[in-house]
Amino acid sequence: MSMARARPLVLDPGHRDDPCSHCGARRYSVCNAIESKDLERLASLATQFTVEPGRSFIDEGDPAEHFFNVTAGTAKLFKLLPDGRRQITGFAGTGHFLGLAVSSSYSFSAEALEPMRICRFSRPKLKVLLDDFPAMEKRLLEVASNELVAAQEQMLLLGRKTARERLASFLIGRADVPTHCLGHQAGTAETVLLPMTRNDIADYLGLTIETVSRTLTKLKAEGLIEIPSANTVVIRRHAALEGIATGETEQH
Amino acid sequence: MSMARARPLVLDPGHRDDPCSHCGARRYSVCNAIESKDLERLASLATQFTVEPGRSFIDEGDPAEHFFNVTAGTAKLFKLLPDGRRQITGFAGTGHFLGLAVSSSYSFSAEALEPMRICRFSRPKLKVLLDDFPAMEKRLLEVASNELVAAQEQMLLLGRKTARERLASFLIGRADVPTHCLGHQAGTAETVLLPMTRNDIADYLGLTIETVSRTLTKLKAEGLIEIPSANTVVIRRHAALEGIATGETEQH
DNA sequence: CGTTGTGTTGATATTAATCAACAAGTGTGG
DNA sequence: CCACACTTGTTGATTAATATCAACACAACG
Repeated sequence: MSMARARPLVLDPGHRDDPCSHCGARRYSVCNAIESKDLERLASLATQFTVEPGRSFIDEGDPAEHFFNVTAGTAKLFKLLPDGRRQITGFAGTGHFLGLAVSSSYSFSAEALEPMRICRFSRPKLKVLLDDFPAMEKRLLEVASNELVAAQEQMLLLGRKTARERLASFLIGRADVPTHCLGHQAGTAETVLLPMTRNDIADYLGLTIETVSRTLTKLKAEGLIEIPSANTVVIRRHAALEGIATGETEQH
Repeated sequence: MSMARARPLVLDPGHRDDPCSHCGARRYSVCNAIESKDLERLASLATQFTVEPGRSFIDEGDPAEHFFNVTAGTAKLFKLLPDGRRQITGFAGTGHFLGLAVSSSYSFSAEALEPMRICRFSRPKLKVLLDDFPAMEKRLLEVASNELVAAQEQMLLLGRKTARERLASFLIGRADVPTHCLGHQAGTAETVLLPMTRNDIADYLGLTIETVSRTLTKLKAEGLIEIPSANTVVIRRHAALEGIATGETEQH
């Protein structure tokens, strides 16, 4: 049930022609089809800035004036209810695009989990950009399509999976993330580093922090995972955990 | 919290130059920017077919060979877990695009709720189409962006709203649908016709049929809605219902 | 050191699920 | 036309999963 993953796209005016040491992808390029001579132009339209952990750079309801591309670090994306209930709709790492929506105001908030570097375009400039680089538009459509698939998978999780299945899905999903593209360092595919708190995990999975904690403890007691530190999980029995995640395994 | 709604786009080879009597939108046109002379070409790439209620025309896991555009009727889109648990991720009405994803297989299933007319392109032909009509690609990006916003709103509902809030959100959302674009006839903005069963509503809202039934009964008892027939709901106090839907109103 | 934020664990409450019965509507065939 | 099965929806009684309330452990930090 793993989904196709988009190659990360990075707009990073500060690191032109500095290819990623892991996957060889050339930073600064939105799309392979864009000629390097055009990158100059691309950079001239963008502004880069940094965000400290805990700082938000998009606020739900604010006028949607910019379009963002994450260059480094990770952010949590969330929506709030008036009484403070929160749903984290996703985590945006390197290469992630934010603020595509047609609406005149942002429909979610974004807050940095780690120090971030972000590339920003004003909406009008994005429009110019897309008109000039149809290949970029093609790529954005691909990206949006993939995000839609992920969103539907998350709806299945939130609407129909048990707490146990949600945690298993979360860990499997995190383990599958190509770690060389994340802002933080992760070990093997079996070692999952969690830059977010239990509270964030709970709000992402539609649970409480207590249920997250208890469920992780139980998975550990069953020998499926290890928890060497609060923000590190080692997957011991990947297949078994995946079976739980996909609902193939009956509940205990 | 109502979102921007995309103008319906209809690819309907059988009804060229037959504008929608309500909103004036010209059928057969994917995008206003496409010249009518191009429509001929567009139609030549598409195949049209019908689907009876209860029949599925997309099956999760099957090779994703086609791209669809709903011309008439409504479908439910859903994902299944191995033990039969189901999550309906949305309902696709007239103008809706299906099967955009990059993946080689469909990530969801689609089944007709009402008699449907559907326009179909093979993937390679869609590619040709998008290369020839960049305006269509632009439109698809808009559509996908809007769907992503809707998906995030649904995540908030599934992860953090109470049964009462979910039903209120569902009814308000249905009432706001531009009924002149749906395949079925709806009365005023306050009269909501539900082409789906209680089971479908439950699977869409992450609840059981019993909870859906009980919650609707309670809303009726409180004078917020009327239920003249099982698939008709009249909204009596729209503002109050909306207050519940958005979480502004405290629970009873 | 105290303070604060984060995470764990236990006891209890609550929401919604499950199990169960029945009512109403629909279609079929005799 | 009616008996029948079958589907859909409602309502009630009980259970179960997760939330809530509460206490405490631990680490980071001034």
